[in-house]
Amino acid sequence: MQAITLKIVTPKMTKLGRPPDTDSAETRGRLIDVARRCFGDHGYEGTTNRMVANEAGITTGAIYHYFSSKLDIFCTVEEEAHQYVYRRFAIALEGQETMVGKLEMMLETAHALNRDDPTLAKFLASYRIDSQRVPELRDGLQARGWPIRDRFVAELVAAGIASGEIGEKSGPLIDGLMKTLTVGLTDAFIEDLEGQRLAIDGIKAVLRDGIAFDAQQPLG
Amino acid sequence: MQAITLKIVTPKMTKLGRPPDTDSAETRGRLIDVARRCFGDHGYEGTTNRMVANEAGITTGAIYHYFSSKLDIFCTVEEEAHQYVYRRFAIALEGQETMVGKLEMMLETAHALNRDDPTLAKFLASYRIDSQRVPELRDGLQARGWPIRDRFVAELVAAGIASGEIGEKSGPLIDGLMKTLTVGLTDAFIEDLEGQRLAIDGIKAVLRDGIAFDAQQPLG
Amino acid sequence: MQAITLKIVTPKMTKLGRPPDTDSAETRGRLIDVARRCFGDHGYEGTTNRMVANEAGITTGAIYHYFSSKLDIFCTVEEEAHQYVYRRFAIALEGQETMVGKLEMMLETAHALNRDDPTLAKFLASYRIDSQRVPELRDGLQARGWPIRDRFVAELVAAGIASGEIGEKSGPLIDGLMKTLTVGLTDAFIEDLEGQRLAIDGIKAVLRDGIAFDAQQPLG
Amino acid sequence: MQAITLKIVTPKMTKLGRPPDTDSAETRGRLIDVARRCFGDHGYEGTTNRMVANEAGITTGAIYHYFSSKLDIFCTVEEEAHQYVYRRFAIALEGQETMVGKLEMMLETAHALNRDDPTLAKFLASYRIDSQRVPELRDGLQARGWPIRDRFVAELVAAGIASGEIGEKSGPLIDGLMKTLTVGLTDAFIEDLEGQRLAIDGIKAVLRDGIAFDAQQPLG
DNA sequence: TATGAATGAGTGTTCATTCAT
DNA sequence: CATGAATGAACACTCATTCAT
Repeated sequence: MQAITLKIVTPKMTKLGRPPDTDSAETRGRLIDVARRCFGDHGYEGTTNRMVANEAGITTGAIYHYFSSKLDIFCTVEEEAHQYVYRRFAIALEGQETMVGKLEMMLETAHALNRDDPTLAKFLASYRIDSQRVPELRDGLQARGWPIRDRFVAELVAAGIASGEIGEKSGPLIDGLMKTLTVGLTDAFIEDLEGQRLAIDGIKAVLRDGIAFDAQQPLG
Repeated sequence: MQAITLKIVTPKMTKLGRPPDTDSAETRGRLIDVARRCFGDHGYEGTTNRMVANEAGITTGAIYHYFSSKLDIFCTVEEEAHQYVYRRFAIALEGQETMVGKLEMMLETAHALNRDDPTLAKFLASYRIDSQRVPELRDGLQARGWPIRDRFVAELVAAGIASGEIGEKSGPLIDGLMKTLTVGLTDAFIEDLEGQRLAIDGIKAVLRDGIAFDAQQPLG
Repeated sequence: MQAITLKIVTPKMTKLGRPPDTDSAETRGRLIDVARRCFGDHGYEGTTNRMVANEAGITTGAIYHYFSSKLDIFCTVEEEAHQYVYRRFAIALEGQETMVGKLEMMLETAHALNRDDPTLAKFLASYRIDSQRVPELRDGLQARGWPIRDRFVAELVAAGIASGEIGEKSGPLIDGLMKTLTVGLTDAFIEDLEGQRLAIDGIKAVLRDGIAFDAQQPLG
Repeated sequence: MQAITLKIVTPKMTKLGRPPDTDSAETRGRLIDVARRCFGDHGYEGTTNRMVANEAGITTGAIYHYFSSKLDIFCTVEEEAHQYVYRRFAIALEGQETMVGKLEMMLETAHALNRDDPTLAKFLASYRIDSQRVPELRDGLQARGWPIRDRFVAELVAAGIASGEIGEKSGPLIDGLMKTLTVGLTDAFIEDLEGQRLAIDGIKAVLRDGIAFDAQQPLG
């Protein structure tokens, strides 16, 4: 997709030694930010080039200076979003050895991401839907397989088995549970940070002691 | 320089007027079924009248014999879907007194629904996204509130508190957990029945004994 | 989902075929009346078969039992309307010998027609526009030439010349004046019976004595 | 039985993107001119965007670069037309003090307008009908009242009473007469400049001396 | 006679994209 | 770099008309 975009390096003589396209980069960045929000709010099809252009303060034609197509914008946003999320998760899980530790860090990281930039979580939720729905995206993104968090989930389950926290046979069950939790936490609490906070606390408690963590009577 | 394309135009043999042995109710039902699948697969905006019409074996104009607009089709599908799901949940939870019992029935019912008609779950997932995304739907469906399952979740938490299965203060936490699970189970396993099966089993185990249900070593 | 939906075949109570005690001629007449009003109110293109059918209490399909096409309805309405108007004018002018007498009867007849059935005047105004505008009507009605009143105007002018009320050379001028008056009285006072009454009185006075019929000072 | 039609599809050689040497204002102006003629000839509903676009040498989509809707085109045309007519009438009546003077100038101005640009008169006649007929226009043009000429008619009658040319009580009668004449002259002589000329001469004569201005015998 | 299911051509409108400037 | 005039294919929807029942 990027293959065709030729970067013609016009030797700007005005600013010596400075990157010639500082403004350009800023515009491009703004475009990406706006696009992330739009895609998150209205989906791929519901987002129009004009919408993005207007909110970024340029015209639709100018978009094609930075991206080769609407699809290209989407892919770029997705690329950046997933890389950012990946780094955050990687850093967060770095020091954790136990499965439970990793897991809790994962949930907290998801929440922190959501707090830092809600548009990101909203985009990712949108992305999961649209990458299956929209033909263009199905074709254009198929390779990328499935998002980052799946990788972490797998890593996490492996750690649990290795450390004896869970039995070997339970791997697939825990894997399913993790998927449910991570996706559920994203999709069920879009723009509801407080709800997400409570949910995470509930999940943590249950994971430790089962649902009756607080029971006044023994579980039937 | 003038490329000339020859198009073989086979004159359509379909006749005007009422086709023989058509059953109005049957056609309408087919339309709804097709629409549910289309909306689930491609979303509201990604679904075109032509798509639905073609798959139902009629023309776009004929749609308007049964529905006043695309929005009307969507609302009808939604109405039927939610009513059906509601009944299924209501029946399933009828005999259950304990929170855990209700909860497990809920998960199993969700799974059973998914098995019986995968298009239904897919539509409902689509619905949740589109009813927030698409302006038409935001306006046209104003605040049917959030679907049925939320009601059941609330009922369930109340039962848990009443029976002492959970402490009173834990209500909101459990509520959050439930939302996470129900939404997660729907969204994370679209068209993955087997995965959902495993996830449910994992959830059940964890709910009873915590994540270390199967641990060979005590939880760190 | 549809798997469970039981199709209760409620025996259709709607009666196909000929309903008892319908009078074909009566229906046809109602159709024409409704059509006249619709065409008058909304014009040829703005009037839909469904509109006419609904207001006449039948379905669009049934229309084609009485008329071969929308154009046919219009032509029928036009035919009847013009014939009716023609008869009224003919009767009214019968006894009048002088041009002025004929003229005044013409104006009064126009007014009387308007009072008796406002839809008629409205249709005729509509007709003049649409018969020039709408391609179908241009082609389908061309032969009919231009309405009745023109004929009377010509007759009237001839009478005036014959009786010496006006000079021979003034024929074309009077002809133009008459056209202006008759058309103006129709188009300028659609649904304004009172206004038309005043206008006619004004016209009559002016025709007798010039515009200064009531002057307190001699005309400059 | 299977007739096969061969269609020679000559690939369109028109290019995308901005055509060379286009002048935005010029195109917009052309669009308005074309639209005025179309609306005048075929009415609001009978005029299609495609018609206007084709005659203006662009595509239907391009129309929306200049106008937000078909209604917007119509309103723009109407606005311009009425303003132009208003100015012409205002200038023409400027120096006239007597009612008769004003009146004659009015008739002559109407005629001059018709000669200068017949499409204008035709549009205005169309406008009067359509603004009452077409729901869109009824709503979209709400009560611009009735056009300019009514204002002038009122002004004229007032002048006549003030100057003693007519009696005070005759005001409403003259008002009605004027309406009849102005509307009649427009509607009865669309595309018949010569007829209109004669009619105006007839009207002028009658206004001075009554219909028998030329009589060889006294009026009965 | 009348119904109502269905067609097919057409309408206004939107939108990603192109390209001269 | 950016604008904005323009395209062309698509879309939801309407409507006169047809015809089995």
